[in-house]
Amino acid sequence: MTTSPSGGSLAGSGDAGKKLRPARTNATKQKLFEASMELIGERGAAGVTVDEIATAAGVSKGTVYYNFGSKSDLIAQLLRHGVDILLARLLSVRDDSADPLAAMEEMIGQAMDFMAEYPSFARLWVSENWRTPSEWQDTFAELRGRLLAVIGSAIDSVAAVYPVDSGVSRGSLETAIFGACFVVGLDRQTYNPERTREQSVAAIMASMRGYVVKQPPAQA
Amino acid sequence: MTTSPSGGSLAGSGDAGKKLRPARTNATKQKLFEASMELIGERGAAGVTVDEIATAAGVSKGTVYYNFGSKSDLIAQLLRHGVDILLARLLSVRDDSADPLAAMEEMIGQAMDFMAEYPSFARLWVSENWRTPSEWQDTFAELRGRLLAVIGSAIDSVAAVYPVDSGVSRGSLETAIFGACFVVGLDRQTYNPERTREQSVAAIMASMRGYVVKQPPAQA
DNA sequence: CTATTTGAACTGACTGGTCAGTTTAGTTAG
DNA sequence: CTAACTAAACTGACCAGTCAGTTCAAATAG
Repeated sequence: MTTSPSGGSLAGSGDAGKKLRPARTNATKQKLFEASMELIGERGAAGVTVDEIATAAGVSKGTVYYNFGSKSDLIAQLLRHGVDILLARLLSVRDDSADPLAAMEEMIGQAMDFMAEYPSFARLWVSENWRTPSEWQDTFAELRGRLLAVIGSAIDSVAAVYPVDSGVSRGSLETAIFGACFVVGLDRQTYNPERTREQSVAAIMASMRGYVVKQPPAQA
Repeated sequence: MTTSPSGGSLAGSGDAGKKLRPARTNATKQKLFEASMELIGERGAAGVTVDEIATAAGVSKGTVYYNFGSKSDLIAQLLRHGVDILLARLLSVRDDSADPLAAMEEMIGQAMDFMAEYPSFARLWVSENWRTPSEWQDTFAELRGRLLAVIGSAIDSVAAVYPVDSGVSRGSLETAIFGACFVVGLDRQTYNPERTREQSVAAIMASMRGYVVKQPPAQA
């Protein structure tokens, strides 16, 4: 029985100076994350073998099981890792001043950048997110909640400043925007590479602009 | 050597009177469609075995290979079958008179109903749609095009009557709405069953209402 | 009306191969 | 010394696709 670390993601949080303890860098985990993100994004979690992942990461199969307890764990940690990155980007948008609509637009832009940079993560997410009895059900529920909370609070900021359409529930709007980010980002990657970042952001922002009220829509 | 049919979907097109020729009904194919839609929607194409599909359909494994040439073919035909149903519903919305925005809203409502009725198809779609070298790449491209065309023409109808935001490209908007339909529908099924059809439609329609212009968006 | 034939539809055991996960003995580097 | 990692062999399960054989309803023959 190998004494594996198998723990959380590659935090390396409070280990500044010492240089030795945290077992070198987490370069191996990082490489495994990158390799599996790529492969799993392309062919799905079930379509990729542990051997392939190990080879792609330039590492032996045993190392995968040393660093992660199982294929399933690897994927769960991969999901957390990706969401951590996305969350960091979304939270980098400082709401403090200015127009909350502009903040929203910047957040969507950050999301589009993320999708462009980590399309494989986006594919993994949409591939596995809605499976009903899934090994990662709880992981997804938690991560989804964390992401939606950020979007939700951005929507709240808008609703606090602008008059909004009360017929649109915040929850549904969150979901629609969140989902649109993934789908528009992926579609751009797969089917419409000529589409610009701005076009994509504008299309998603349309729902925010429709959320803030104008005069009642002109009874045709 | 069995002379297998393996052909297109369960058409039975022009064989009205004669009663005998078209080899009974296509009951078997239909049952296989239903069973595989369910299973594949839950666990993904790679996660389901042909044996399972056969058993769930109350049929032997050989029958699957008799009716379809391979697991891959089965899934390709399954995709076509589902899209045919969805397309039929979208096209059932008659555009002829009235407000194109109302037509749009009804189309989105139809899409939500479809997602509620065939959540497994929706899961299959989002699971496999954006995989890069996929066996069904061409199938997806074709079907996606057909669906987007319908949505696109509905958007055009709106743009023909209302003044719209020219900063939003039709293509991106199509994609955003199309994607939002799937994602909102699936999310409702998986995470928010309490959400009503109307809430979901309203959230998606927000993007259309943001697409038609009001006074230029209030330079904050 | 009965007997025989045909062939499409279907069956399920079997094959060849794959894969997750384990184990072990050894290597490297801090 | 020890944590991290390697390389390779192995197990036990699982699975896509095949194929020789069965069933039965309709067509044909007598």
